Amino acid sequence: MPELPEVETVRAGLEKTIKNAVIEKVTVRRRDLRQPIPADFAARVTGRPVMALRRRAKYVIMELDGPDGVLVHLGMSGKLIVMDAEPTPTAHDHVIFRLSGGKWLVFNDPRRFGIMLLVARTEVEKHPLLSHLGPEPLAREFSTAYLARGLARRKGPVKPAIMDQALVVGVGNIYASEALFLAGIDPRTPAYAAAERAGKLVRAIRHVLRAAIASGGSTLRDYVRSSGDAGYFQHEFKVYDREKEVCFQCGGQIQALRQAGRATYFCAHCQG
DNA sequence: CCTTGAACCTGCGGGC
DNA sequence: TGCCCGCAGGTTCAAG
Repeated sequence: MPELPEVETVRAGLEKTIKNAVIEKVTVRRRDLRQPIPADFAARVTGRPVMALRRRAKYVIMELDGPDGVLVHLGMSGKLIVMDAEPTPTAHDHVIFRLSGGKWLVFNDPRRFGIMLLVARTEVEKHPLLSHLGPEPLAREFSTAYLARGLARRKGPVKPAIMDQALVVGVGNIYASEALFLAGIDPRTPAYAAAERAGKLVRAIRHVLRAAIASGGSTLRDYVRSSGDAGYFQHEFKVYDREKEVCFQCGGQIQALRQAGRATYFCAHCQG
C-alpha cells in the first residue's frame, strides 16, 4: 500500500504531532508480523521521548532518546494513526502507544506484512533489512549516470528494474507505472535499452514522487495519513488503475499487463 | 549477479 | 444470498 510518498507523508504527520512526546505506555496486542515484535519491545520503549522522525526508503524510524530507534515498515496494509483520545482497540490494532500530552499512536495492519522492531540508531543503515538498499530517489546520488549504469547491466524489463529497492528505493507499483508514462518509456523496454533515457527517467521519478508527497500520497483502498485523512494523488494518475480508459495525452486507450507478478499500466502510443 | 514465481495474510469485489 | 476466485501501494526466498 505505501510507497515513498505515503511513507513520507506519514513521517511528516508524526513529526508534527508526536515529536518530543514521551512514550508513557505501550500495549502490544499481537506480535506475529512479518518479523515478530520482540518480547521486550514495550519495556525498552516505555518512558522514552520521541526525539526525531526519519524515513529511509519505505521505512519510518522513530528515534528515541538513547541509543535505540523504532523501525517501522507498513507492508501493504499498515497504518500509523495519531489520536487525541484513548482508542477502542479494533481488529488489527497490533500496537498502541500512550504518549504524553494526551496523544495515542496506533499501529494497525490487517495483512501483517508490516514490521515493528527496535534497532540501534547508529546501526540502522547496517541492519539486514536496510543494508542492501539503493539510494534515495530525491538525493543527489540518484544521478543519470548512476541509473544508466544500473539499468545497463539488466536484461529484464525496465519497470520491475526501477521497483527493485537495491537499484533505487521508494518506487513501488503505482509510481513505477506513472514515472514511465511521464518519461515516455514503454514498461516492456529492456532495462539496458532504457539506459540511454536514464536522465529522463530520473527526472520523471523525482517529479512524480514530489508531486505525490505534495498531495499527501495516494489513497486507493486503505492508506491514510497519520491524521486519518486520505491522500489525493490518485486523482492525478495518468495510467495507474486506468485500464481501457482514455489517455489524457493522446486520446488512445490505456493498456494493462502483468510484469513480475504485478499489474502494469501504460499507453502504447505515448510510451515508445 | 539477475529474474521470476511463490509465499506470507486479510479483505473486498466480481461472477456465477 | 453465498461461495470461489482473483486481486491488492511490499518484501523475501528459492530456484533457474
